[in-house]
Amino acid sequence: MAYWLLKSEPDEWSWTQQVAEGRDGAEWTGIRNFSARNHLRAMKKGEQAFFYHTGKERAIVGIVKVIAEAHPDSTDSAWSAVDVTAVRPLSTPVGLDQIKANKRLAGMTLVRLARLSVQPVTEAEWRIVCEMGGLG
DNA sequence: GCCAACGTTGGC
DNA sequence: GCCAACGTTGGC
Repeated sequence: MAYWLLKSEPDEWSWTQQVAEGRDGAEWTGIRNFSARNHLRAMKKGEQAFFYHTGKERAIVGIVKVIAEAHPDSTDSAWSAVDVTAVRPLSTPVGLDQIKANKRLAGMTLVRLARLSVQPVTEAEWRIVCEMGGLG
């Protein structure tokens, strides 16, 4: 089981909106970058991803789960999208500043390739961030 | 609002 | 196929 991180500008698609979609989830659209698309296509049903808010917030705020693997993006069928549903929020969001301050997370793609909008997360990184977010 | 980092495009 | 120019993302 792989872990992932999905980035979103909260003005465009926020965690709150994601939660409001309920169990049926929502399509993760708008990926227009080959590297990000390749990660999207590697996502398997049931795998989990961090939901990261860019912009003013810059924090991982919740966890989503893949409920439908890659299919044509309904906003541009030349690209791919997956469907995700909210699993739960972090008890306390984990800010980018905290991630950068944690030596054990220095290798995180979020730190090293800041612009990549769909990223793999290692199991170790996943556990550390969950712990920092107050999930046990 | 600025700009570094990075991806993409297009001229050669 | 190289690389300069350009556009975009996203942190600061």
